[in-house]
Amino acid sequence: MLGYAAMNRTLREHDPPRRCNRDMQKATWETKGIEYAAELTAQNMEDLRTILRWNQDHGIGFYRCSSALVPWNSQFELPELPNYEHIREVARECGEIIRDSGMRFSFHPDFWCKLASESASTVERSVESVRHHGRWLDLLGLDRSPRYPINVHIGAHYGDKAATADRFCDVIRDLPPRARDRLVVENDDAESLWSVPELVENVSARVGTPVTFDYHHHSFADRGYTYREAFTMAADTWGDQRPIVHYSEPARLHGDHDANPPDHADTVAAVPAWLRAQADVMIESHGKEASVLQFEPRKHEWHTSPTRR
DNA sequence: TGGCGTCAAGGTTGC
DNA sequence: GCAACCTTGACGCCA
Repeated sequence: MLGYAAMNRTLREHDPPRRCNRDMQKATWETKGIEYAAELTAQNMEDLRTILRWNQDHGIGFYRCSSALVPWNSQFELPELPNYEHIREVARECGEIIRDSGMRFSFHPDFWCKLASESASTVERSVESVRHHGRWLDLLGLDRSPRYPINVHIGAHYGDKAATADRFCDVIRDLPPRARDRLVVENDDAESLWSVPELVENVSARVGTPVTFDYHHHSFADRGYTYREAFTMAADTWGDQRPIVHYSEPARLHGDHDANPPDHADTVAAVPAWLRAQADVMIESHGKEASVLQFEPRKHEWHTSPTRR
């Protein structure tokens, strides 16, 4: 299965635009508050339903949803939303589409999420973030398993990797099941940070958290392992779940010589067959759904109106 | 309405 | 010790 992240450019350019990442800045949150958050959440959830149906109609079986699905959710609990019942009903329908079509569905909290931080308040905020992602997956009615993962990075070393791994594992052990049972950890994109073998040894082996193999990131910290070796190592941590991997190609390979090494290209030329055969592949490229469709023959044209309910 | 400066949050690295 | 950078789309002010 191949997938893409967050924005569907086809539906984003539709009139009206369909997207599930409506957000607001701090000043707006302070003036408009939870009423506006409720409005945005309802629109996001309704458009998520449209995006999932579009994916289903186009044979795309893997989707990563934006973390802006519920804007400012750190400041309130879902049932406090005045339109909670409506949101819950639409979320239930979204979950139904995902389950009925056998789709993979994931979240990827952004780089502010630092579960191994040395600062108690940062850890607290980060834990709250993964808890909320877990609540959203519960609302969708999806299993508490890495079939529907919440994908994080450790993303730092704090000058002491052993102590960082200890803190990370301690935090994971204390997470509620809705977050812990879905958490997966991905290799970082810097030489000094966390490679696949380090995550397998220091995290998976101790707390059972599966490791997401990011193909492009592996080139920054390969630790002497080939892509295939690192993939196999990560895949073995997924138990009875099919592993998820992230695949992208560096912009420099695609002729953008000014790009930084970690920058993603607009598209990907090819996904290695051995990778596709053994894992569900999240393609990370600016081309979004178009990068997937070039490899997946369309099952249906999008004749039906994207506004259908 | 279009253009563009700015955006809640952390951490690393280079100077 | 401080500034730049990471990554990125989109918010929202302003002309």
